[in-house]
Amino acid sequence: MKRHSIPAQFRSHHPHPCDGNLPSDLSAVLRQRITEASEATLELSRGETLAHSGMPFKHLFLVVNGGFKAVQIGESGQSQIVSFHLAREMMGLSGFAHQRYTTDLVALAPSLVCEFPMTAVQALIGANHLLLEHLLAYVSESLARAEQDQLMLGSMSATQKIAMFLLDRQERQRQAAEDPRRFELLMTREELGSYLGLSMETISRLLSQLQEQGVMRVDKRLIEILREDQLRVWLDGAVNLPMSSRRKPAAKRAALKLA
Amino acid sequence: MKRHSIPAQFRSHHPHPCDGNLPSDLSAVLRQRITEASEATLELSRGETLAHSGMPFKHLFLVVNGGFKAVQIGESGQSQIVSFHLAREMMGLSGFAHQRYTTDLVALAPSLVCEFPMTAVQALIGANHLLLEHLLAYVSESLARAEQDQLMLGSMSATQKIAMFLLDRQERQRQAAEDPRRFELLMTREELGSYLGLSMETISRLLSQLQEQGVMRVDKRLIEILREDQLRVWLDGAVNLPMSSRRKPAAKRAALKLA
DNA sequence: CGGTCGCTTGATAATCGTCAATTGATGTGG
DNA sequence: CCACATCAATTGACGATTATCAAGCGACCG
Repeated sequence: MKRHSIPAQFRSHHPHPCDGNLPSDLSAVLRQRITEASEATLELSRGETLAHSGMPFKHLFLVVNGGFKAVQIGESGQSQIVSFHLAREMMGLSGFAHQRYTTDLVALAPSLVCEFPMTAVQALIGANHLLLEHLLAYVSESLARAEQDQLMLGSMSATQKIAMFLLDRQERQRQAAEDPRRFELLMTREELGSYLGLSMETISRLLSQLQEQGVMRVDKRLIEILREDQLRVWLDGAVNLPMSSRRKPAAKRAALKLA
Repeated sequence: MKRHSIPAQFRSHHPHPCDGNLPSDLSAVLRQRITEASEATLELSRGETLAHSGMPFKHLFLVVNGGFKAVQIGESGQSQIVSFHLAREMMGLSGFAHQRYTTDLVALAPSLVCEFPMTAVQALIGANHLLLEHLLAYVSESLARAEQDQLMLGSMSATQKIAMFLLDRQERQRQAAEDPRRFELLMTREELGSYLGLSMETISRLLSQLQEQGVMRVDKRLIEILREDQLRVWLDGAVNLPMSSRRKPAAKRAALKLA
């Protein structure tokens, strides 16, 4: 992990590495203030850990490029990836509660992040109300996303899970103003499986099946989506994963009514 | 749903229904201010909905007594309970992101809640920094909890899931300064199953098995934990759910290594 | 060039969901 | 007050989804 410090006198100058990489909901007014608060950028290579679960919450991080996994570690030694963080996303937000990181943050690829010391964030908070409100909105959005993931993990089939992941990923790509159909998975099959609550082998089979059916092209970790409509059919639960050979079973049942 | 308005002139007086029911991390200094912001209490009976997913985010809620389920609704008509909220807990926090509720909030039993209009919360935020910081910490804690639930849903067996739920529930009971070993599940087996990503039938079998093994007493929805140590054995994954009859399989494998 | 790592694919089987039948509790209307 | 219906829960039988085990292959790295 390589640290690039940014001397204070340069911080107000415009070409700051974090500039232009902030989440869109942190408005332009706040942008400069925030980039001022970043005292260093960090360069990490694949597998390096930016933050350790349980360690003191000293920094917020912004991904400039590359990607990270957030790994939750259970008391009985389990571990699961609870989110991926790509460019322009902030990490470490679950630390506000008890001033400790609650996950490990590990680079999926060579990555660059901006580091915001909490001391500086605290100071800005005092000076600028809006910043705190935006932080609140951002953490709230992360919570909403985690709740969506709970829905996925608890009540979707393997085919639905992967369709949801791919469509979600396509959407993020669109927001980054890049070609939404082509992107690179930065993670291994095993990491993706951990996030979706599936085994590596199941992920591999699903990707193969998607390719066979002409829904997408898969070349290693490069994805090209060809039939978004078919992905939505998968998401709706109409498709099943054949492990050997299987007849088409009857239609899916109606959704569980919980009201 | 019965609304009890609280005239402004009474709001500063001490016997406010919300007082003493605030989360412990909202310090005493803030307590009075917050209770002042509550303009009404609401009484709901089992099955009534306090907030609807997608509707404008107009209020925060505090459970005074009773309990609620937060139901996440998927695009394909799925639904899953993503959290339960008992006395002294706040609800609606995922609404800050887009000013809409992201879940339905439904009473599990006859319940009483305090309603905080967001307009009043906004006003207090302007006047008092600490309140906003506490809100941030509270939302952050909810996020950490959701991430824990992701770990549970994605990488635990049915036996581990229910053990985790029961131990967690016991812990909350302890914090409420009540007998940690005895409590009432407010939800049906089906609701508990939805939260844990299991079917109603599996929940029923697990509870029966826990009772047979003398780990706890189960009478309808009343629970009495007899052997916390055994629950921890279940949590560690050493126990399996026999669907008919089964030999003891070999020891569990080591946890997945993701570093 | 040997070794590890990521990935694929097949065979097997375990966990847990689904379907079904039954019971007890609760509530409702005649 | 008693059928009657409805709902929550229990339990059994069955089977599907998906994990696990195993073998093999290409790529990359030291």
